[in-house]
Amino acid sequence: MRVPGKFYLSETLSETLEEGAVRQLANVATMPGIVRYSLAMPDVHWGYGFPIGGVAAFNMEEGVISPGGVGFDINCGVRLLALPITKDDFSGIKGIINQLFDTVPTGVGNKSALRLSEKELEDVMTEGAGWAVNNGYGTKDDIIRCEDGGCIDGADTEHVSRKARQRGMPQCGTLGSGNHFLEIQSVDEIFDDGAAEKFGLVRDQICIMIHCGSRGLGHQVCTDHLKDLEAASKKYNIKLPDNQLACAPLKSPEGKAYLSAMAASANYAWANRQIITHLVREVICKKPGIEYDDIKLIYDVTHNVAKFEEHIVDGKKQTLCVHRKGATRAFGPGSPGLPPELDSTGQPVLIPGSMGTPSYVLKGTEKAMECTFGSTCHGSGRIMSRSQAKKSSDGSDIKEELAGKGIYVRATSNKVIAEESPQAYKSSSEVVRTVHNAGLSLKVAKLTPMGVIKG
DNA sequence: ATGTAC
Repeated sequence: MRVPGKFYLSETLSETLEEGAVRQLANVATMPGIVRYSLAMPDVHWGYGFPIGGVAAFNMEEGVISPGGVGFDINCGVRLLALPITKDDFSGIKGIINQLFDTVPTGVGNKSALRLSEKELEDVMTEGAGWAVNNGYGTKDDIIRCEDGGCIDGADTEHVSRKARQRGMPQCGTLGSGNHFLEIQSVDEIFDDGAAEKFGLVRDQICIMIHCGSRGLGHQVCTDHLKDLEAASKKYNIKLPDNQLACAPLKSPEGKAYLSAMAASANYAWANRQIITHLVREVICKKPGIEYDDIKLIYDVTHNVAKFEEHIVDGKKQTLCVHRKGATRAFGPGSPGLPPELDSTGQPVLIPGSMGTPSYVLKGTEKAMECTFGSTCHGSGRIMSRSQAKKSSDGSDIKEELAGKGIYVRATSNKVIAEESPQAYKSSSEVVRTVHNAGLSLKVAKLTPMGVIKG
């Protein structure tokens, strides 16, 4: 190991820590150019090469880029919309969830009503959420409330294969499957009145959370470039304890090729969440008294990406390539790139719960800038494999149990409900409590689910 | 996560 590994855990969460995830954190610490430490957030679990819930930063001189440090779902992320109504003025949750389910394409391999041409896909990959807004799928304000303005620099579509494009063309504006969801929630508790007001949240407000990523396109980009970077690791004589850590120097053509395709995929994911937002607005503004523009984007975060950022290392400002895989940026007050109105508050951090459990809004901190390259957790973290979860339930029992709590679940199959059982995940509240107590991000509001759409 | 397999 070139640097130490560091875990942020509570006593309860340390009991769920997998040996495989510890091993992976140690493996990452052996990689060239890694700076300070290999980090694990409290929702850490075993993943492909790097652990999910891991953060690793690499210097520009010897550092590397690794697809395993980003994940297969490039720019998997979360966005939160706020409606201009509270729980008291809101009824018919079942009907609205059903309408949303019929409007937002959901599930593995499902296709969008919007068919992008090859040229449009190029523009989506270059312009991100901005493409969607400029083509009528949103408002100018939406862009300001996206991390990086919903577009990462450096996208080069030359490095996105034909196969990846073909998978991506019919899928822009679709939700996907697995842990991805669309949820109607209410603001149940406010912990920080000042920050909540700045973000645009009030108690009992109705919100909609969207959790999804780059679908088949990002997955294909990851698959394609992993193969190239496995060869590059050998070419550049990088000794790795695990082939899944395939990487290339940041300065190498192979490394740059992946970075440019990763940026293109990230931009596609931002356009995807933006188009879904448009579909949601169209359904919701059928309700009397709600206009399209009244549905505000609170924020949009990515939790699977590598980015060039400036951080202080040994008292000096340095550009680093920060890999966040299942980890959320949590920039503190005064950090670059925040919307002007949130400069004094810090970045909104969105932490989705597992199905039927609360989600949280937090704010980024100075402590995160000092300790974790401005990063925090991303969610609940799986503790039971999909096959284990399917053995313990057929899904219908979970659906009923949640209905008993007043949560209406609509899914493409009972199988996905079984796989996504709350029991298969760590507690989002415990994960959030841990990052809050560590000061990596501070609680602003708690969101309780009312209706859930699952792919 | 994923045209759940190449």
